[in-house]
Amino acid sequence: MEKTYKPGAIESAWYSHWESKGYFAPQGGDASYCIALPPPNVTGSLHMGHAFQQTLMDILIRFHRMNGSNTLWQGGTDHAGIATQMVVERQLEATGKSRESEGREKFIAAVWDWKNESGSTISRQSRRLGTSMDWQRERFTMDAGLYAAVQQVFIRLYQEGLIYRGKRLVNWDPVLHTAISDLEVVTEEEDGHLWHIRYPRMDGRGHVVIATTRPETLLGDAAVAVHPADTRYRDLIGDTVQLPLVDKAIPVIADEYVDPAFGTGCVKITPAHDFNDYAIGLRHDLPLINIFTADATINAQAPPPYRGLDRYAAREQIIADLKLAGLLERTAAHKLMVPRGDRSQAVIEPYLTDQWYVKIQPLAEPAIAAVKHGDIRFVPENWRKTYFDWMHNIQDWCISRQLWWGHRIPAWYDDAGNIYVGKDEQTLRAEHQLADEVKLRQDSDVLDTWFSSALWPFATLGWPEETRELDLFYPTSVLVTGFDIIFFWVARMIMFGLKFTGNVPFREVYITGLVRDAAGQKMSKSKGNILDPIDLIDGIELDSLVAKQTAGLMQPQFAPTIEKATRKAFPRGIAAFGTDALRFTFAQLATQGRDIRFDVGRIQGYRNFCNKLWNATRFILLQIESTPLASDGDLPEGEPGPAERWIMTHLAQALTATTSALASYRFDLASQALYEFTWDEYCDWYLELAKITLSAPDTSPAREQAILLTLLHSLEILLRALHPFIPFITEELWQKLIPLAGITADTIMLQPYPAADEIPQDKAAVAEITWLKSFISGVRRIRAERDIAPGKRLAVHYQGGSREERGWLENNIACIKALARVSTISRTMQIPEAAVAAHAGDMTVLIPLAELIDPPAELTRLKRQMQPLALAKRRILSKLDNSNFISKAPAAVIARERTKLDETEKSIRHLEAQIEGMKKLMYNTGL
RNA sequence: GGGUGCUUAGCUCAGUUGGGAGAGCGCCGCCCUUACAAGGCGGAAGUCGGGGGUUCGAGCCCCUCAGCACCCACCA
Repeated sequence: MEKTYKPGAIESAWYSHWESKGYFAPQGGDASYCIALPPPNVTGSLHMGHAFQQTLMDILIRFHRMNGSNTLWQGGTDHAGIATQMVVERQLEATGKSRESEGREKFIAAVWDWKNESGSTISRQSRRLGTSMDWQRERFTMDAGLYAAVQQVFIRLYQEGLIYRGKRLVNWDPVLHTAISDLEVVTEEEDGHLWHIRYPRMDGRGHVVIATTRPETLLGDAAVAVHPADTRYRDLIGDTVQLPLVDKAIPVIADEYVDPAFGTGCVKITPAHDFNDYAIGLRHDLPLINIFTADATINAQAPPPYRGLDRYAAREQIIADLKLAGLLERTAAHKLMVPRGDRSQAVIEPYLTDQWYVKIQPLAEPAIAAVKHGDIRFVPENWRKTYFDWMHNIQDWCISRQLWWGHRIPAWYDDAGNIYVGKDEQTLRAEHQLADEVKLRQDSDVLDTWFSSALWPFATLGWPEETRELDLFYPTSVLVTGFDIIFFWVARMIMFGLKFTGNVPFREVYITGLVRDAAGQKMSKSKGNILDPIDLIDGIELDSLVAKQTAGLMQPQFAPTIEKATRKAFPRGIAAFGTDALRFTFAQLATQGRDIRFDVGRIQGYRNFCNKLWNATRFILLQIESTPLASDGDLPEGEPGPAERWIMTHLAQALTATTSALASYRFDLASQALYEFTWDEYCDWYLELAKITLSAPDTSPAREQAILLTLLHSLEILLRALHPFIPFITEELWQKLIPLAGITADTIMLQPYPAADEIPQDKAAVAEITWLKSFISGVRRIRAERDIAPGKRLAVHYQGGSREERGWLENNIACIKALARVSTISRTMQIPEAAVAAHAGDMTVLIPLAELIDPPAELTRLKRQMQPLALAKRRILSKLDNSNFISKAPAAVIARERTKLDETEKSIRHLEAQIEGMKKLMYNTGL
C-alpha cells in the first residue's frame, strides 16, 4: 500500500466499475426509497450548490440502499427555456446571425444541437462526485414522455376550466420579448427621481401637481386621482385637467388607493402601464392607452415627436419639453423599487398582452392542506410558514412564454378566433368536425419551464402510463433542494402531484442552505469568486484558476480586481483534495438550514481525515501480515481484552449516533460522530493500545488473535459506516481488507449498513479504559507542562485508589509504561518530596521531580491551579446551601452537585498537600 | 410595510424536552516515538449581542433594544 492517500488514483476506476455493473439500479427489497433529482439545466455545468445537494442526496441514497431498501435515484436534466435559448442566441450572434434570421425551425434545431453537444457535461461532472444515480433512467424535460405528460396536464386543466387565456397586464421583458411570471421579476431599490409636474386645469384656475417616477408614461395617462377624503382637492373631483404634451382633457377621479401623505396627494393614472393604475382603471372604467411597443419604445398612439423613442430617451425629451413649457415644478431625488427580469436584467414593463394562465386557487387549497396535515413534512420545519404565506396569497400563474425553446402550447386558433385545445391538429379537426377549408394555426408560445418541472416526480416514473415504477416509487421519499425554489418548483410539484396522481409527490422536503464563499458572499461569475467543485477534486494551478475566474466576464474591467483577490485567497492554487474529502466537507457543513461558507481550510482537514483512515488501514494490514491470523475463513474467537471490548462499545455508540442523525437529516452530526470515533478513539487510543499489547512478549496467543480480529472486524464495520459519505476510499480500503476477513464481495456499496445492536457493548470495559486514559493523560500533562524531555522515562508512584482501580493498573501496566513513558510504577504511603500529582479516579499519581523542577515556579503553578477549584467549590456550596434548590431541584441533580463537591474538595486537599510539600522543600533547600 | 433566520473562542460553526460552555481550523510549546509531519503529545483562549423577566437554576423559555442576512409586498 502507498504510504500516502492519493485520491486521483482510485476514484475514477471505482466509479466506472460500479456503473458498469449496474449497481446504481434498484436492487429490490421490501421497502422503497426514491429521490428525484432536481434537474439541473441541461446545458449548464456543475456548481457548488449542485455538488452540495447531490452529495447529501447520494449519502441518503447509499445509506438506504445499504439498509436493504429498493432504492432509486431518478436523475435527469431540465431544458431551461429562457436560459438555454439565450445561450444559443448569443452563439448565433457571434456568427452574425440571429434567432429571427434563422427562423423557428432552424433555431430549435440549433438548440437541440447545442443540447446534444453540451448536455453530457453536467452528468459527467456529477459522476465525478460519485453520485449513484440510475443513469439508465436519466430523463430530460423535453423528451417524448415528458411531452406527453405536459400535453395531458395542459389539456385536462383547460377542460376543467383551470387554464384560461386572458388579456391583462403582464410582466413584460422588453429585451427577451416575452412575458414572465411574478417570481421571475426581481425588484431592487435603485436611485431615481420624483418629478413634480403641473397638469393645468381646463377651467384655467391654475393647475394640479402630480408626482411621478416615470414621466414618460404620462403619454398614456387616463386620469388624475386624489383621495376622496382629501380636503385640498375635494372641489377638483369630477373636474378635468389638461394632459401636458398630449393636449387632451382627462378627468380627476377619487380613489381610496391614493395616499394623501405621499408626494402631492395627486396621482397620474396610466392604466396600461402600471399594475395599480390598471386596477383603478377597471374600477373607474378608464381607457387603456398603450404607448409602448414590445421593445418599450414609444408607439404610434403617442404624439408624433415621441414616436420611436426608447422609453428612457422619451423620458429625457418629455422632461425637457415640460421644463420648456414651465410645467415641471421640481425634481427630487428618490429611491424606488425597480423590477428587473431575473435572466435579462432588463427593466420589466407592465404590458397589455394575451397570455395563458393557470387558475391557481383550486390547486393551492389541497396543497396547503397536505402540508398542514403532515402528509408532507418540511425539514427544517420553519419553511412550512414560508410555504403557507406564499400559498395563501398566491396569484394566477402566467404560463405562456413568447420563446421558441420549450413545450409548445397545445392550442390552435381558427381565423374566427376560436380556440381549440388538444393533442394535435388532426385529433382536434376530428373532434370538432372542422372542414378542411378551416385553417388552424397553432399558438406560437411555449410553456414556462417550471410547468414541465412541476410534473417531474411522477412524469419521470412513467405517468400518465400506470407503470410499475410509479407503483413502487411514488410518492418519492424526500426532495432535497434549496429554499430559493420553494415557490418556483416545490409548491407547484405539490399542486400538480396532488391534482394528477391524487397523492403527494414526496413525503419530506429537506431544504438545504446556500453555498457561499469563505467571506459569506454569494458565488457569482461577475464577482469572480466561483469555486468549481471539480477544481477542488482535481486541484488547479493558480494561473489557471486566475484565467478561469477572469475569462468571459460581462464587465472585463473588473478582471484585475478579481485576479488580485484570487491570488490572495489561493496563493498556491488549489490542491487536489479528491471527491471523498469534498463530500465529507459538504456533510460537515450541512447544518440546519442556514447559509454555509465554504472555506478551503475545511476540505484540507477532511482530506487529512481520509489520509488518517488510509494509514490506519495500512497499519492493520501490516500487523496482520506480520502476525497472520490463526486460520483464514474460520475465525477463532480469541480472548478479547478490555480495550477490545471498549472500542467495540464506542463503535456501536458512534453507529447509533450516525444513524439517528441521518434520520433527521443532520448530516453534520452524522459525519461528526464517525469522524470523532475514527480519529479520537480508534486511531489515537485503540490502535496505540493494540500496538503495545501485540508487541508485548507475554501476550497470550488467544489475546493476540482477539486483537487482530478486533482490528479487522472494527475497521470493516467502520468502512461500511463511512461508505455513504466517502464512497471511493472506503471501497478501496474495504477491498484490501476483506480477503483477510474471509469475505468475498464485489463491492462495499451493496453490503448491509452496520447496525449498532449487532455489536456487544461492555460498560465495565468502558470504565476501565476511560480510567486508563486519564492515568496516561495525567502523566503526559505533567511531563509536557514541566518541559520534561519526551524520551525521558519517569518513575511514578501512586497512592490510594479503589481495589478496582488497582486491578486496572495491574492489567494495563505495559500500556501505561509505553504510552506515558514510565519506567516504574510503585505504591507509596507518603507523598515524596517535590512530587507532582495527577489523578485517575480515586488514585493519585505522583511523579517525584526533585531534580527536574524549579520549586518557586512550581509553587506558583500550584497556587494558580487552586483558583478555579476554590471558585467551583463556592459555586456548588451556594447551590447546596439554598433551601429552594434542595427542595425543588430533582434528586439526581442534587446528588450530582454533592458528588461534584466531594470531588472538588478532594482536589483542593490534594493541592493543599502539594503546596505544603513544595513549601517544605523550598524551606529545606534554603530557597 | 409584513415575515423569517442569525448574533457562542481569533475565524467557521455545534450545543436535541432549562441542570457541569464544545468541535474544526488558527494560535503557543515540545517531538521526525516503526500506520500517518496530510502526523503525535500537551496548552492558552468565551461576562454565550445589550437590558429586563420567569425559575432553586437560563446559551436554551418570555419581553425589549441593537446589529447582520434573507424572503415577500402594487405607495405614485
